[in-house]
Amino acid sequence: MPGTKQAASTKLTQEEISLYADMFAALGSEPRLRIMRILLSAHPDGMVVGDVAAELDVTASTLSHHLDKLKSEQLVHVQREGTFLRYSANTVALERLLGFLYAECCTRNKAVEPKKVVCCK
Amino acid sequence: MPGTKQAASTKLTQEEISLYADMFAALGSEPRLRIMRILLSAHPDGMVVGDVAAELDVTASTLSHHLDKLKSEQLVHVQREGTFLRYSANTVALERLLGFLYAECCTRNKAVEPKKVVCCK
DNA sequence: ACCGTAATTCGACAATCATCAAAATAGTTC
DNA sequence: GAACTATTTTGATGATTGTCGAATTACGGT
Repeated sequence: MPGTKQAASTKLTQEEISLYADMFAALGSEPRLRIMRILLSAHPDGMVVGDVAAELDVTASTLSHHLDKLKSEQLVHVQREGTFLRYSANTVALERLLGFLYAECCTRNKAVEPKKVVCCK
Repeated sequence: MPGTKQAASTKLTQEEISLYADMFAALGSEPRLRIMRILLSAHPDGMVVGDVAAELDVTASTLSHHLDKLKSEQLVHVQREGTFLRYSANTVALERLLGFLYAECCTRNKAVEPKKVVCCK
């Protein structure tokens, strides 16, 4: 059965590259990377903002800005639950990002051996 | 034989997280992501700065700053060759970064299916 | 020692980012 | 609809980033 994803031979447009760069940038700050890890460990349920805040030592407004950034790069989803907002990791976006990095390193060029990434006890 | 890499159960220290965040940040700008792609496609030989510049439409000094950033996050190596400087992708660092992201998404939490990243025509 | 080429470093500037406190919005409950 | 809680938005500020041109360093050849 054929894969549903981008073929390895597909050329990336400039906009796509720019999009991936923005996603990397979103992950490229310690608080935000931490937020993503927190949300991932709560996956697929996600967490409400207050509970994320409890693990992070930032003010509510700062956290909100970070969540907003992650949201605008599509790395997270939001969903209202009464007065709460529940954020969760967007696995589709993460899959794409991971697939991109994997392709760059392992497929398009054989720079990194797949084994070293995937396997290992 | 035991793997040489971090076991899946290893807990990441705060400094490690911060380190990965910095690496993501280094990839999180369009010119730099493009530079990495260029260097990867020239892997393992790498390229001298002038040849990188030829594909990028940025001034020499801007390029130099970007390369410096990539270098300080260990994503590239430099090596002098006469008057030229040859930059190349640091596969060890990329492997670690890719391994981290893979672990976060696929191993530590089963958020993303390995198949979707690795395989696929 | 001098010249030419490669690349970096310096100095400057605008733009973006991270953060906070305070005000505003959204929703629930009474 | 008033009070309460959860969260965002606004406004402000200092810090970092991206970029450029000019000056500088590094190296090789003559």
